[in-house]
Amino acid sequence: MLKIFNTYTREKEEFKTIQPDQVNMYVCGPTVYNYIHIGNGRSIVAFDTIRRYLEYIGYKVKFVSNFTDVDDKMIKEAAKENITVPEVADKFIAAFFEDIEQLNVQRATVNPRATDNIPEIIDFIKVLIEKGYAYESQGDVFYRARKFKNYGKLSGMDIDQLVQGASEHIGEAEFDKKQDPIDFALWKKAKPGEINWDSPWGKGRPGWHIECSVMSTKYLGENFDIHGGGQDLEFPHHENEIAQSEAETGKKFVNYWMHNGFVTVENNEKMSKSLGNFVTVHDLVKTTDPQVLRFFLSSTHYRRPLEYTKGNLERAADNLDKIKTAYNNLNFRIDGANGEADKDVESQVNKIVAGFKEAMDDDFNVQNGLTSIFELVSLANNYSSKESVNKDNAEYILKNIAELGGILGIKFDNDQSLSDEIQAMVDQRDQARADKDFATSDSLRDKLKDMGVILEDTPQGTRWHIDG
RNA sequence: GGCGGUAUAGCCAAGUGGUAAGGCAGAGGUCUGCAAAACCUUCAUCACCGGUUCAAAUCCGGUUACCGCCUCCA
Repeated sequence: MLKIFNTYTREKEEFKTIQPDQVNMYVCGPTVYNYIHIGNGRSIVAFDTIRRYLEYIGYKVKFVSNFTDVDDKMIKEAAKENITVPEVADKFIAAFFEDIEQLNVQRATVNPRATDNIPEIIDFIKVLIEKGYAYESQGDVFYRARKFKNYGKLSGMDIDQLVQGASEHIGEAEFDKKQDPIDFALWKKAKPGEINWDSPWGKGRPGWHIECSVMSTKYLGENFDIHGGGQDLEFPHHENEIAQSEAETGKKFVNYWMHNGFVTVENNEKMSKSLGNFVTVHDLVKTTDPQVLRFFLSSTHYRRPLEYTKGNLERAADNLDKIKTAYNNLNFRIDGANGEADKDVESQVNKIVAGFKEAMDDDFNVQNGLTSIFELVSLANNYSSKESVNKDNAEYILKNIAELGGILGIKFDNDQSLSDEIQAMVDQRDQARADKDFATSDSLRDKLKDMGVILEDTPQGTRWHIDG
């Protein structure tokens, strides 16, 4: 039985879906004014892993993740580049998809854009005004936070403290417009020359939080299963989403709130765009195997901080290598596998897989899940070294390694082939070895190694792999 | 200041009362023409202090350090 840590209650709760066998989940996507960095990537990967596990255990998952494609930073970036806001958005949305594909992240069911939902946003705000939860002020519309009785519940904040905090940071002009310092903008009046849409309150654009309330309920219903994002979104973003959505619908908005931990850099400092200490996925994959990055990002429990260092990345590479090597080495035995079936193999695999599920059912404990994967690796290695192997047994082990590894985004490629030229060199070396001409065989092996092809001699013949 | 989180071997890290999972790295060994891969062996008393208990990394009290949120941020 799956348990999920719900930020809203601060407890691990048994996971019960609204509809049988169906999970509706929403994950806050990026504001597309820049390339995503590793911290963003971590969030995306964490929820991709969660999604894959939910699918693995039989749920159909409707996964919605937005693009916030209009806000101050978008406008600023457009001005800087001397292009339009939509052009900025298009550019970085395209880059986003390239980046997440590198990370082997499954596409969302829907990726709605805020600017494609302006009429819905306006309608939503109108309802909030009608219900007395929002008010217009000098062309802006604000949400009356204090009126929402549970305001602060998600983030565990006290209203008066929030007022104090907000008062310290709020400008004078804004203070005049707001009835209460903690009120937040639903609609912002356009400054001259800024991108804008017509509304009952004049030309303007949506505030930051409203698009997520509108788009999540539009695609997933007024009440849905899981809403996720980084811990930095708990307040104010998700707090405000709850206030907006529950005020509008009068219903519970989200059943399970999930928040991932940060990627940190030296001194445990949070990687963030505002601190400028970030590395973009776009840049990093130029020098690091994207699969290593994916594995690095998905192999720590989603709520824990993850320290980004060269050494940790290298260790992830070593771990990943071990898993893939075991897979490839057993896969090498498939050809000519005509041994007797061992009935124990299947039950051993099943037991390990059960252990994996038990681990992941505990709030997606990937560390313990990984331990199970390494048990499969160990089983595979032992099985690979047998004199004769059985095809069904071997394939069963491989299938399960691929399935469990796949949840973490590991890709297994069993269709690699060598060019004719290289194959000829391998054959030549085999002949030299058979002739005990080790000088020639070793020199060929070195040559191939320089070309990135690693040869290994086994009782079943020469095994090769591409040095990745 | 308020709220929250973290502290286990060189590194990543599991583990909520019974005498420290797993992986990487390191050391030794087996196998190999030599390698590689694999396999075997080996490697910690859990930030600190005090308490409860037959028994605590695990419970209670206190201390320290680091981080995050409270203002844009995954």
